[in-house]
Amino acid sequence: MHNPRKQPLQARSRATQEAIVEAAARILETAGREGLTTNAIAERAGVSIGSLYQYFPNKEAVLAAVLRGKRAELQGWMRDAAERCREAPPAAALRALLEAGMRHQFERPRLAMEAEYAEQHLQLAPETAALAQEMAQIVLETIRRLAPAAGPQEARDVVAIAKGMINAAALNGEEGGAALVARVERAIRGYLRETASNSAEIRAVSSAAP
Amino acid sequence: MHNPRKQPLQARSRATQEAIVEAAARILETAGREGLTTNAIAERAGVSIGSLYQYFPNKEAVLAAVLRGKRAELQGWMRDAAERCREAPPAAALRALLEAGMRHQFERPRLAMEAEYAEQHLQLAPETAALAQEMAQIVLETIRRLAPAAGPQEARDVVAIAKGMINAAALNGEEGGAALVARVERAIRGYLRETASNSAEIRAVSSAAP
DNA sequence: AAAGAATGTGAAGGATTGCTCATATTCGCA
DNA sequence: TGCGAATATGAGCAATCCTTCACATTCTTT
Repeated sequence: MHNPRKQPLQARSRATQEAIVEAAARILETAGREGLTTNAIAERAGVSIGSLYQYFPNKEAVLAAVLRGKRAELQGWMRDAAERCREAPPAAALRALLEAGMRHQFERPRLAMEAEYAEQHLQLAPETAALAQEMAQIVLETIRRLAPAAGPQEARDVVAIAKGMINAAALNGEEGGAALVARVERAIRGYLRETASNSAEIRAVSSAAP
Repeated sequence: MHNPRKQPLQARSRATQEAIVEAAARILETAGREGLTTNAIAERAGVSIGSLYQYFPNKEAVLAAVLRGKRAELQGWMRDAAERCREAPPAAALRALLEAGMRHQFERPRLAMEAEYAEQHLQLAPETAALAQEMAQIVLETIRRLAPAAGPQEARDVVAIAKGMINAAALNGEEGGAALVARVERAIRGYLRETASNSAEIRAVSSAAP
């Protein structure tokens, strides 16, 4: 099973490589995963099939590149928002994070959904987990300024709430405008407030125990 | 393109038909959609490929039957919960609905996710929309007892919040126990409370305008 | 300009898939 | 028991699909 050949796949023209990835992305969002064939990708990218296989070892690798790109994009936006709002009011910081997530989902809704599904079937699980981890961390720092008692669980829940609402909106064909942001903000604020009072109760109850 | 033959597909043995659907479901949850081949389904169901095509006109029809089954199951549980709790305290009613949704997602998590994805690629959109509509309606009646000002938008948001949190939990491999239910309840309660105070504000502002 | 390296090409191999149809088997009934 | 209808079977067809490889083209260097 050793495989000594094939070292290139690295240098080559970066433009062509990106063209292939972008072609794959467009096919993914117009025809779904079952329409994503190597021939279709090559044709759409304006490249021959042979060339495609000089840039990528196989079809999965092309798909993986698409996912990696999408993930990096979201990661970049989230980091930007976090950095930019490190000293802004907490509500504004939360909104900036939300807007990053919304942009990710609404710029190319179909692609975002296909990517999310495909990620579970590829071996990118570790990278996906790492992104989730970082997002939870960023969110945690922000919500701590709104609800100091919040922990990792609350951060994961806030991410899940936002993702769920944004996803549903995208599926329903809604437009991702300020109205949606406002609703998600309300949901998160409500959850944090409720959680705070709940943990206060718990603390009160357990400290009242003998 | 006329196709006069093939009227059966109806009577036949119901047990065999269900065996085929169940086989498809199991393949879907172990190998995903790309592992769902007609040969695999037939083999797993203990039937020949020829027989499969006497029960279903094509592969899509088998998949559609799986989805229809899953959907009917959820629908049944939701209706049951709603009926059973029509005169129970609102909080208990909401919890019953949540438990129905959780059961749907956690009994066979992988299958639930594959089904949700597949539905968007089949022409079942109308049926899916009808289910969403009914779920929103059931939820609306329940949350109205907690927050009388709630409307269809709030019902959809509550569904989205619950779905998002339950989905995330299932993906993370969490177990869908009482702790998860409690967290989702908090999120929904918080959202409704926040929304109520928000609409009160809006009403106050707009009635204060000349 | 010439040669060698790098890159691009697409016909074709090998594998798989959805599905059909001629045949075999079983079932229901007299 | 015997016969016709209902049902089951699986080899095989046509259509794809992914991938390779012998060859054509372009680029680089001298």
